[in-house]
Amino acid sequence: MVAITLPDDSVLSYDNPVSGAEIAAGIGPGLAKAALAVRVDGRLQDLSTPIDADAAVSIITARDDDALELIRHDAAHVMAEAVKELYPETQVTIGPAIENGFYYDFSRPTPFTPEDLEKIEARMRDIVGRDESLVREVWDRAEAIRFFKDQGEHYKAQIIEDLPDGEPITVYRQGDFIDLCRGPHLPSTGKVGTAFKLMKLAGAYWRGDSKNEMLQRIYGTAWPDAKQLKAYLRMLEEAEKRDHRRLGREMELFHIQDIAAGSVFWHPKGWTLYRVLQDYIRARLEDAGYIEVNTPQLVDRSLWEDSGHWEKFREYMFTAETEDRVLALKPMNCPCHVQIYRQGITSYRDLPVRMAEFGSCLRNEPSGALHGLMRVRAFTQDDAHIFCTEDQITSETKAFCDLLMSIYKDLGFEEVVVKFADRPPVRAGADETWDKAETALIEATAAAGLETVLNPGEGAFYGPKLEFVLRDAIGRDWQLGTLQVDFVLPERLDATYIGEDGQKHRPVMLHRAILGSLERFIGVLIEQYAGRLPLWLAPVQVVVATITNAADSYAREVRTALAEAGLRTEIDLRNEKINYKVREHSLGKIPAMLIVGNREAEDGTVALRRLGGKDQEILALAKATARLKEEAAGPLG
RNA sequence: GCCGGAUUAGCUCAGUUGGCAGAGCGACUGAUUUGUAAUCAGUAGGUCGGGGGUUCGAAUCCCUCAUCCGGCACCA
Repeated sequence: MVAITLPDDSVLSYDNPVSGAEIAAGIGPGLAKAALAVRVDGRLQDLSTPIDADAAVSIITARDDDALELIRHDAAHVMAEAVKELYPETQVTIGPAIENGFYYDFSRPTPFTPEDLEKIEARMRDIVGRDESLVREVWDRAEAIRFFKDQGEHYKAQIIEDLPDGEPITVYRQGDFIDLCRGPHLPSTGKVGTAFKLMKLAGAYWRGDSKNEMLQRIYGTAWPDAKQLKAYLRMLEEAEKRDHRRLGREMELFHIQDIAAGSVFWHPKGWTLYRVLQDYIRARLEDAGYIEVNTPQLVDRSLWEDSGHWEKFREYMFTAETEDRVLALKPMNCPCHVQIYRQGITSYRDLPVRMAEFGSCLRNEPSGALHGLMRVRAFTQDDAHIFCTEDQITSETKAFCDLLMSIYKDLGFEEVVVKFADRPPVRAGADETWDKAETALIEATAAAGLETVLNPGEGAFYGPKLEFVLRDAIGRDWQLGTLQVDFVLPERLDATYIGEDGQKHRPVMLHRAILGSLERFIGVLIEQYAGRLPLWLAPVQVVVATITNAADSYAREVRTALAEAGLRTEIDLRNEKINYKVREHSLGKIPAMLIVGNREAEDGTVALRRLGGKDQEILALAKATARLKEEAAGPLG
């Protein structure tokens, strides 16, 4: 007797083990046709797998979120089958569902070409049309290894060899294609549907390790229906328009060129944005009890040897030589901050010391990592190091989280992912120290009301860290803020304080940044706003534009009034139609335009037009100026 | 760094089999004095990413380097 409880709490009883397909058929022919998989006591499984014990069962159809992952995973398998049919010499490796789609990694001596992708996609459509059944089989481990080796599928054989003992070896048959897979899968290839598209070719290391062979990865996207596929493709097109590299050019903010790969040429408008942001952060830090310092960029290698960076990051440091010394361009500020801390003697009464610097750092990033403003070789961190006692870690961390979230909110970011990266396999310091540091971080984030996602084993070698992650226009995540607990550097560079007991003690260092790098943050900021920065951040806040040259002198008066109110302005007196000027400044993402013609000049008014707005508003000059000034004040008032 | 693709005017891009290097936008000049997302006309603008090779002849074919794009790896 098997009792199956359905989501509506009704119970069906069967004399023998029953499959999901049979349950669906029992409920109705419509459901039998729509069924894709079943969830049994919370676990997703194939329709065909018999259920031999009492269970809560729900039938998954295309409408369920679970279906999407199945469709994508199956699309990956269909792609593998297509590749094997077209290029039998190819070895298949792994092919999971991912956000928005799927990929499959292949090993093949000759590279795939974009034309191959078209052929593969066409063959995938054939396979979907064939509607091959996906049949699950449990195999004997040794037999499975032998089978895949005979097939020349050495990667698959290796995967099986590395599976833990006792793990059942399941394979899925679809047509003549047999793939090792944990499942579950859809009942047949036809259920994948036709709303998929192969997107791009990429290299990817076997098992994610750069010491291994590089495989060829094909990425695809798949959706339940054509409408959703189309919407996704349209979203990608829109995202492209928000790309900070494109907007940076269109808005005349910055450029990057070959002669200085990985460094930014900031143009006047971009540099204005940079300074506004920096001034804002400076004010917030001052308010939060930080002191600001500035430290050398060229520092003798001995300091980096003492700090441990020379050993670990030597190849990513730029060096310079003078006479008989080797200097490094600083890749980070912390060792220098310790030098300032060490001047004189610090009492426990002085702690915490919150030492901030807009530190210009240089790192020789691998060429393939460079990406617009997001990943550069020369950047400025809004860095600070908090020297404190162990007891102060929790309160300092909480205060930092509060400050960071408040700043992100001011800058327009409400959705922040906070990752907690705990101890890595190779690390410095005793386990008890790590226990203490990790606990302190978790308690502090909870106290700050933040939820964290565990990022296992990804902490720095000297301590656990919090990573504050924002997402760019195309859905890529970028780590911006960070907080890292460090027990090691104070030891290595001999930082001390005198405790209540009159004895020397080691302070703890909290490495922390909010924006991360000014460069990267501005990149994310541009994409977040699609270039339409709020008034207080916009490099040019108002453009005064004339309708005819007869209004020129009045326009100059208007501009002067705005400038006296502290607004960043430009004036457009060109002999062009107002349509032309409006279009051009709109494309330049200028938040406000004051348009003046003969009427305004006579009345002492201005026509205020907001970026993207359809209407204009006629206001007395003084009123318009006062209003814009108020709006431009920003979060600091 | 690795895999794949790309590099032609300031920008976006076309350029057939190896046979005179093109368009649109922008810039400049002139006309126009204009009422809320492109006024008209004209002019200028090129080491076809750099270097090497094959060829009577190379933007086009080969080699090499650089940079960029998409991933992967890395990210103190």
